[in-house]
Amino acid sequence: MIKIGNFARLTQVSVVTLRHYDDLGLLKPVSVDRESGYRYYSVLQLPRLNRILALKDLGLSLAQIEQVLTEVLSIEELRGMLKLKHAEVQQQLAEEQGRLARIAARLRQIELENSMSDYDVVLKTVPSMIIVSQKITIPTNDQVPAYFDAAFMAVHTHLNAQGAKDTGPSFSIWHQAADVYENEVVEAIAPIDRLIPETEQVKVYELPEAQVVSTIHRGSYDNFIQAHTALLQWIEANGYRASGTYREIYMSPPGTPEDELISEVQYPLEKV
Amino acid sequence: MIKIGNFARLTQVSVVTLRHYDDLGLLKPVSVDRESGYRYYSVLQLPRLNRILALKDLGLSLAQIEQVLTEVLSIEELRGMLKLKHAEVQQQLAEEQGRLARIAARLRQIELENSMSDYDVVLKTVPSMIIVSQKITIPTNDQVPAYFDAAFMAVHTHLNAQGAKDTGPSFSIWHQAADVYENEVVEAIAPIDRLIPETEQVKVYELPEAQVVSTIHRGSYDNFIQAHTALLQWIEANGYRASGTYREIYMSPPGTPEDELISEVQYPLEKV
DNA sequence: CCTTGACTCTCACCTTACCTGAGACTGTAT
DNA sequence: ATACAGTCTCAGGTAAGGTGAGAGTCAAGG
Repeated sequence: MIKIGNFARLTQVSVVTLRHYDDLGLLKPVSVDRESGYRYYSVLQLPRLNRILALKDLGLSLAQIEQVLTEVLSIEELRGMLKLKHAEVQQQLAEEQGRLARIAARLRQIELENSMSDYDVVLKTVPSMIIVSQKITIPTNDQVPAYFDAAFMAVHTHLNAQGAKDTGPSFSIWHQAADVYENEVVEAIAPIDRLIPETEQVKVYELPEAQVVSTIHRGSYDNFIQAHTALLQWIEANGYRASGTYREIYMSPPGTPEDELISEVQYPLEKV
Repeated sequence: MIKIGNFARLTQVSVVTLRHYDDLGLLKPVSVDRESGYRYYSVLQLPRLNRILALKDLGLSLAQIEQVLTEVLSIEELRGMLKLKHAEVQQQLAEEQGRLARIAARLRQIELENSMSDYDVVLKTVPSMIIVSQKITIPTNDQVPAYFDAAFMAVHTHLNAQGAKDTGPSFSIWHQAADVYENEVVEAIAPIDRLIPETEQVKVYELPEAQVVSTIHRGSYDNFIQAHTALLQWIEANGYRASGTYREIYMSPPGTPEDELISEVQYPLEKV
């Protein structure tokens, strides 16, 4: 009979952990003194403890280990669990590698600029949504405001006429790279709560869920270039490829002063 | 002013998380209704939230992020933190890779034997210890018991004569591979609590800490081969190399029946 | 036999970054 | 007026233990 402290030294497992396993019923001491409550272990329990440690190392939870040890689990089920774990760890590995790259990129950026960038790039998934969209072609850059006003007007008119409600801020999808300034093809879009009929001019469809990188731009639309640069750099640095299209989301309510405008820029991701 | 639910939809962050950040002071709503307690957010907070998410993605804790955001932290300190994180993630990556290999090995083993092995192999670190040791050379395998008895007797006699106490089970270090059966060089060892003088026959020294793989053997010493096989297979499967020496630790008290004997076999690890 | 010091016990609270549910209000649309 | 969706606070849970308090226990030396 071995007291808990000695058993702990023998096995390199902490006393607290042994007590924890006792509480969970994973490894009960062979005897407990009725009076003092002292736990007494036996070397015969070493194989069981070793199995616990081995399974824990493979990433199983203590609850799962208990299943295995009490043989509630067939060998088939164990195999399934391990296969699942294998996939899980593999996925986690990939994630960690991505994180490593992002940390390295951020570090390089700090070294270069010696400050934190104004643009924080975030990877996220935007859900699918039903939208009202008008696609337009804008001949030259200085005509953007005029064309935009008209397009969004048309979109909102249609949406109101059909009695739909918008479910978020309006946005646009640009179908060419950010450094193209002539004959730009753009959709002016409002997300809505349900499918409504469409017209020749104004289309209604469901935009699928998408993985995007996103950053927030503050201020007038003139300086969007910086946000785009930040996103494109991130995409490059993290081993993705920039697709030709992107979204701009107009967060601020109408009437906001120019220097307080908030917009979000999103690039859909393509793995390389 | 945006209510928490809409702000959540806007940012793809859960309501609960936003409340959590409020509690921590990471992202306070711009206003809170005195009466109802409703939180109201503004799009102007989007850059801050995005920064929070970006830093979180790099693996910083919320407490660290708060430091960065309140500018308690210089750019230098941030750089240091990120470098630390980088190393940390790199290490974790290596660990996960090891785990992946171990899961795969275990899976292969289950496929082959269609059952769980009796031997669970565990990676651990054994602490340094002061030992009394007698090194002997045993001519042939059948002389092991006789030589062992004599050597352990000598070791314990010395230890008692010097008034030291043992701090754990006796063990042996074998200085050749397990399949060598002639002229085996072995140390018979007892760990003790302090340095004592040594003699010509019986040496006293400190055994350094060591990384080992270990498994538990139950039953007579005759079948040790299985434990050795399990360990050597593990070592092979996980990309290490077997060094020539190993330890055998005799856990059972003297007088234990043969089939209840518990011993541990440890191989020190060498990375390849 | 007593004392000392090392062990051990239980109980409760802490860690991280949230999630879940209960019960009570609030806001908005019909 | 009423329904219903949204929001509030508060309590408790997660995984695998760690930490500390206060009390009881064991073994050895004097």
